[in-house]
Amino acid sequence: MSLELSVDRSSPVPLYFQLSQQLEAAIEHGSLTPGSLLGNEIELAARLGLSRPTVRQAIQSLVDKGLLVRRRGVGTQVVHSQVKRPLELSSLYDDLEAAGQRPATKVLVNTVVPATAEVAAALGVAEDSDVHRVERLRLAHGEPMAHLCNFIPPGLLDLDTAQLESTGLYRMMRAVGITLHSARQTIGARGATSAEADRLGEQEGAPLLTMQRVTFDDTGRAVEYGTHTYRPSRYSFEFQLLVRS
Amino acid sequence: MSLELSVDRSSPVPLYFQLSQQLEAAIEHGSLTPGSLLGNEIELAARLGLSRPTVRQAIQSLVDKGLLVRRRGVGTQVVHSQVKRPLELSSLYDDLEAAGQRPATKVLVNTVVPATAEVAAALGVAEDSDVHRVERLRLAHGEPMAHLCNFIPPGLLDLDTAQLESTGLYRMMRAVGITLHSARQTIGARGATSAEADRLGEQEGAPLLTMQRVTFDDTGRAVEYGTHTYRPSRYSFEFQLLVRS
DNA sequence: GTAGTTCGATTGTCCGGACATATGCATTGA
DNA sequence: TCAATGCATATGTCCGGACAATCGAACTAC
Repeated sequence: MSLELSVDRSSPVPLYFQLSQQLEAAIEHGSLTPGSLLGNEIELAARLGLSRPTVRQAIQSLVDKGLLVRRRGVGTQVVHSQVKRPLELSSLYDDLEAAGQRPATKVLVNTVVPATAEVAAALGVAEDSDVHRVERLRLAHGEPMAHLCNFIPPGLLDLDTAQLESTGLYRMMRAVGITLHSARQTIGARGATSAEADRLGEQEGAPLLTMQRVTFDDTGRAVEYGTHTYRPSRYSFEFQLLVRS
Repeated sequence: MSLELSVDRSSPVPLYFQLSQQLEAAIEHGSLTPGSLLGNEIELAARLGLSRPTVRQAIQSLVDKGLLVRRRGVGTQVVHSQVKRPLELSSLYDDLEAAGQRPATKVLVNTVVPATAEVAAALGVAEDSDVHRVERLRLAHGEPMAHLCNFIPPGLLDLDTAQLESTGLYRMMRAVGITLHSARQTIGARGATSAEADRLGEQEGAPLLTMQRVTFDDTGRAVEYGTHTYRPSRYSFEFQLLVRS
């Protein structure tokens, strides 16, 4: 096999990261076929001129991603799963763009309102304190796909309407240095009310997919609370869950 | 603060794991309050008579779980998120039991059938090869909640009908040594067909929540493919997603 | 007073080694 | 023939140390 691996010690990117990226690329590319052994850590370390802990750190990161499996006494092998994409905190905008749908957004509401009890509880702010309220209609190919209603704590973001129409909320957050960390989601379904049906071009009572989400950044602070409704004929949630032992 | 920490070197459970569990318990219990610093690693290691790598391994596992945040030059602090439960590959049976609902199951179908193209693709077996087909109705408080249709590759499991009615599919898998690893899910919604409406006690056209799932074990082998429909008034999906950088 | 600098504190990365433990296979014994 | 034993192999755990990178605050200079 051999598999050309090398690290650049003069690079500022960590050695274990260089290695894990090369291994991941090899798996993605097919140089490392599913089920194949990876060769033992000691020898791999020797071949690359690295220490075993460094090699282990690289391998461990791929194990966490679900690409590799280690078995004591056996070795490390590539998992032969059909799906390789890791789970992600998905953004509707990115999802659509990745599917080549060229999403469009229409901002319906962009104001500051006092927080209701529900919003205050979700965002962890005082009731009746000011929060941003943004309501958007997301379209693909001119057809409405989803209605998005979001609440954002004040001071985090400059909620420019033009920017909201040209990109997604998550991207705007990342752009100002907020690193998203986790989200608590609830997905359900119900029949459309007359107002919802009107907005999305469906009939009253038609099945709608609903999602509520609170998103947290890496300090545990809630940065967004949203209530979304989707047309199930146009969108469904697709994701991969990894079991955490 | 001090926070009584100790490790038992004679125990077979790894030191880093003992430490991480104690820290997690302290966070859960409230001894470590959100936002509080954890004290530097060096001193913590010295106090416990451990090496720094061991302490770091314990801390890292909690960072991965989303309970702690490390910042260079600052320290490690407890994330002050409202929600602490990690994401999990949820089993409907366990979900219901955790909610104190005492789930009941009625097995409608339990046979072996040739795999359709769809099933074969999901499970990674040959088309028309034998697979188990299990159809179940899950009830809570005597009311139907969901209709579960599952396909399982042959030879994995002894699909005893009585056992299927008294516990969940995931538990049966774990019981025979299968370690679940990840799952690919699709969640959507649609109107109930007349047969579905009949089964679940809804009206035709009523909104239903649908889920399709392929579950993989730690070797990447598909162990189950399921198509489920839920009554949205009785059940919704609730879970936490962690962003993987 | 304000901006830039220095410095201490803390985590990030990396090394080299040691011993424990589980696995699979070959060998041995009944 | 088949089961028990032993051994090589590989990962799991743990140690102690070294230096780098980053953050925040105190300090200094203008």
